[in-house]
Amino acid sequence: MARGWWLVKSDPSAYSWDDLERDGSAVWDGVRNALACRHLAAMKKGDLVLIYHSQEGKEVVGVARVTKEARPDPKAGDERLVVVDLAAVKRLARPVSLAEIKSEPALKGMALVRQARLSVMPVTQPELERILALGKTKL
DNA sequence: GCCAACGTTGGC
DNA sequence: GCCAACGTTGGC
Repeated sequence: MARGWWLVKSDPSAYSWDDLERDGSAVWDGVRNALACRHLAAMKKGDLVLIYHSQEGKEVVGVARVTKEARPDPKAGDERLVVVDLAAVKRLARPVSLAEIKSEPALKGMALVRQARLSVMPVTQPELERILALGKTKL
């Protein structure tokens, strides 16, 4: 069961929820920011991960699960750059937009709102559950 | 397309 | 070790 809850961003023109759903699971790579990498490294198998579309959409679109924990990116010669595997769990019945998150008192403290450029961040279980509720989705 | 925020790099 | 210059992200 999930003991950690996260949100990751992806620019859908590069890799979208549809792509993840089609592929079933994906190696989540390309994270360069040091803090974001530390968050990736802290993910545990079974943790739930909200997938957010940056640039186009600006909304949470689905939920994934960590299926393989962090290891060094085989394609990057840098030990600090890590990857995890994420598997699609469920598309939100209704995407939850950034504007909506900002307007929710319970959610506007999220790193998504406060640190716009961070691409991997922890969320609390209540925050994740609130987003699922707004997205009319039960796991 | 612009630009604010912020991380990184490199000269001193 | 400071900080200016530069690069990148991502919302608007």
